[in-house]
Amino acid sequence: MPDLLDKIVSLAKQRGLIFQSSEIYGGMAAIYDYGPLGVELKRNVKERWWQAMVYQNDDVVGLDAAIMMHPEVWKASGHLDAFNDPMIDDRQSGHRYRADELIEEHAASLRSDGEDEEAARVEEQLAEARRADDPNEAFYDIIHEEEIRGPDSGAFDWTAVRNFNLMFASNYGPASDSTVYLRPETAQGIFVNFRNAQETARQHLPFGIAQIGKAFRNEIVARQFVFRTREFEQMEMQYFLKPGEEEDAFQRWKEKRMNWHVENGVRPERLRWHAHDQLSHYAVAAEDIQYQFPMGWKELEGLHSRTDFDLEQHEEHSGKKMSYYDPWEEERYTPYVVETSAGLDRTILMLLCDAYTEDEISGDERTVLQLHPELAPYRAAVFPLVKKEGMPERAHEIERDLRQHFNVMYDERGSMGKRYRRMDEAGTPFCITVDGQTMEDGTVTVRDRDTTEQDRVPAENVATYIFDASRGWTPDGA
RNA sequence: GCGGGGAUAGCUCAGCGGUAGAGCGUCACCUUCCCAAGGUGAGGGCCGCGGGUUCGAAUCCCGUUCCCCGCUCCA
Repeated sequence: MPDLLDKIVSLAKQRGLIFQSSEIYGGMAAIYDYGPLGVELKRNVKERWWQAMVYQNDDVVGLDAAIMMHPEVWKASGHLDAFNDPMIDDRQSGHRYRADELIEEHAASLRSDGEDEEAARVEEQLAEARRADDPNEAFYDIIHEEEIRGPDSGAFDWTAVRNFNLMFASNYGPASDSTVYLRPETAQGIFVNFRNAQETARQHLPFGIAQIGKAFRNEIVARQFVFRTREFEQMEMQYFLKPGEEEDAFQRWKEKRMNWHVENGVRPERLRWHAHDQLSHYAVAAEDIQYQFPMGWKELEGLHSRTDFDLEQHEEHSGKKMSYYDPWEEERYTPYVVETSAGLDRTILMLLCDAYTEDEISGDERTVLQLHPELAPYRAAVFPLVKKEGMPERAHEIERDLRQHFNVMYDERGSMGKRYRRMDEAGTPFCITVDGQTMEDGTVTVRDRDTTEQDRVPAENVATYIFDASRGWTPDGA
């Protein structure tokens, strides 16, 4: 099944869904652009998420925070410290160590062997290395001169020493006088706006803040098409609540989030929950929604019970009160947070994988994207059966009417069969054809993408017909 | 980042020292009253990029960028 991903990459390129970034210059690793069809799919996914999260929950409000934030935010969140260390890899074991700690441990073991002078010399070198212009090279030299071996493998097979900066840094201000970071997650924009949103939206706890936006991470390994990219988009919601109520909220959002994916037409048997074995420092519970991608079960969306860690951190670092006063209970507390965080690009990839189908109609193979009609880039296509007898004009009229409701493609080129196949590959669920009978009684044929069957419908009812047929669509046509 | 494989037309690929090919797709015209392969024609590639070897490089060598497969964290 690994070639399914190859097929999807080809189709995505050919049909204008997803292109490699800066392709004409040789491309940028792990960054992708969404083409004319891809942007429609992406917008539809975002729209459905916003509908489900913000409009259908009276206790959730939206937010659109900036990508650049005060650098102190990332100190408070832990991102700055946790991901800025000199690291070295042992090629034998594949394990990664902090280069400076490796040297410290080496010195300590020398000392415990009674070689105090040697230990002191190494420690002196380490101190010098830390002050060096290129500390990483200096660390590397020490490790080599001292022949420090891999603690797990006992091997002497090191990579170079490198700093792993998770965050992209940039310069803020025309004089480039201070460093800012492109956010590695959208969540912090929500946390720092907790009080603003809560008071202005006149929300009481529990309530949530939802946001869709870009985030950036210098991933060490970035691969598998748009699954793991360095610039990506998240759909996140942080739900603030009274400590003690997190378990209920966690369960409630678990159910809602899984349902959302199923309602998008994703096959339920290819979705599952996966609980984390190890929890992050900020979480007391963490479970992922995984999808069975061609390359295996992979994380799509994370649910985390984050306690009051983030708000407490921001209260400490900013000196501003981040707690909430409950007017009924007459008590003040720092809210706990339950987070739902979905990867938009991963959702797109999942939808493409789930929708990609090769089947046979009357002996001919076809490729079809069986996307949920409400997600498909084009909801409908309009064709004149032949390019004469007034059919193109009539078809254009219908096209104009339908464009008031959704994105529509008009096509009169090639044979009918070719037009249907083109639309199958784009995932267009409905193809409307103006034929001889249309000119007589005003009815058109509506051809179903999944079954290829046709219904004859009065032209003025086509929009309603499409709305009805779109609602409650399932991949099996049930 | 490490190891392995690859990069030739929009897509899938052939060519592997002697001046660039196929299928599909795209475009134009014709045909066609409904499921890609009816006709005619057209456009499209300094063979990823840079350097070297050679009389001559898509083809051999080196570097680099990008892609794919394994090893690891996350949305």
